[in-house]
Amino acid sequence: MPQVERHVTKFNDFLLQQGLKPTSERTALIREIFSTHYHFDADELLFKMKQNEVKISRATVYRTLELLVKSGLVRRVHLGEDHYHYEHVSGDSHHDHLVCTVCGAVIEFHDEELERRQREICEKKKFTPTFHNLQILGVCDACRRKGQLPDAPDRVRMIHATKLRR
Amino acid sequence: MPQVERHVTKFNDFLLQQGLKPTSERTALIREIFSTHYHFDADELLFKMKQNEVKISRATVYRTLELLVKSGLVRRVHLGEDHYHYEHVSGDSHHDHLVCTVCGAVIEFHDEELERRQREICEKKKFTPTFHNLQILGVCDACRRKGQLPDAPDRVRMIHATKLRR
DNA sequence: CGGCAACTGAGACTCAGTCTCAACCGCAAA
DNA sequence: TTTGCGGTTGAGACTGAGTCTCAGTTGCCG
Ligand SMILES: [Mn+2]
Ligand SMILES: [Mn+2]
Ligand SMILES: [Zn+2]
Ligand SMILES: [Zn+2]
Repeated sequence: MPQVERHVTKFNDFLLQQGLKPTSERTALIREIFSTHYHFDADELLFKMKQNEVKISRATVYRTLELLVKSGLVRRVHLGEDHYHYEHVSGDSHHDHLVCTVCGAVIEFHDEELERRQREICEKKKFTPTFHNLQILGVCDACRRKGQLPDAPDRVRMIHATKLRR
Repeated sequence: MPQVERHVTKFNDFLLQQGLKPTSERTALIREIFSTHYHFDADELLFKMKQNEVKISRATVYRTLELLVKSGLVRRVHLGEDHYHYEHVSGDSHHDHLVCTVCGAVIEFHDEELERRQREICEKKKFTPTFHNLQILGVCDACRRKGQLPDAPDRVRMIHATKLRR
């Protein structure tokens, strides 16, 4: 998929324009991110890189993620867990998330009625919104069919790909 | 306000019924929580206790908060920061939060239309919701009037009462 | 060639939260 | 009254995610 390369190019442009350098580590990271993941966390990414070939330090992973966010190619999101996740920024815009607490699946949605209603609420409260953050936790269709039960709602623990701890 | 004592009693009942003990530490904590705070975090509470008279360890604060959550008197919530907050559970039920990223004010709201729309979305996606989590970040009326600008939306840092670091 | 700015990995550090452990009640049976 | 025994506590070790520092590396430009 040449999509990946388009992202590499866009990131390189961003870097150059900032006086920064398109290093092999940065390129490897963005390639990994845009060829596979969609919602992922830093540790997952670090693990994937280790799996591949490339040895990249935690520091560089975090530093590159920060750059990717600044460049607008990637967004940092909360998914109801106690660490951050990241997602691709597709041309389309804001969306919220349904998160399955059994299998970890993430379903995106954008609903204009919901957005509109939020704006109304803010107006009523004389509140100037800049940003919002909605996760609906529950059980996805597949897991429900299998009769899986969700975890306790206030102690959600999502299932991730196995990770290599430091 | 005898409200506080009603909560103390309810918590004691819960403890006894669980074979646990209404110790002075636990009572002091619940008194502090229900006489002052509404949304607060563990560190804030620890600090307040220090300010008062009582010396209570961090471990006990966290342990007691867990018990309070189990007892149903207190709820653990996300407010868009990277640590938990807690709030009183008033007889009324679920609500969401507007959080001012300038002054840290928290405005609660419950909107049935919003809730209904979320249920509709889940239905459409064949998703069984158990819980959701919505924070709208922005600037409250007071701060807007003062012309305060919000922080970058993805790096929110709320203002808290000064805290005594460990 | 030398300088210089950006870059990197290792690992120290932070912060919130959890866990362990030894000392400490307070009550009830012996 | 002594002993035993759960439950409780504080100190501090530990964890996990994330940040920061620093010394060594790289690549470019004069
Ligand atoms: Mn998403
Ligand atoms: Mn609230
Ligand atoms: Zn699922
Ligand atoms: Zn405000």
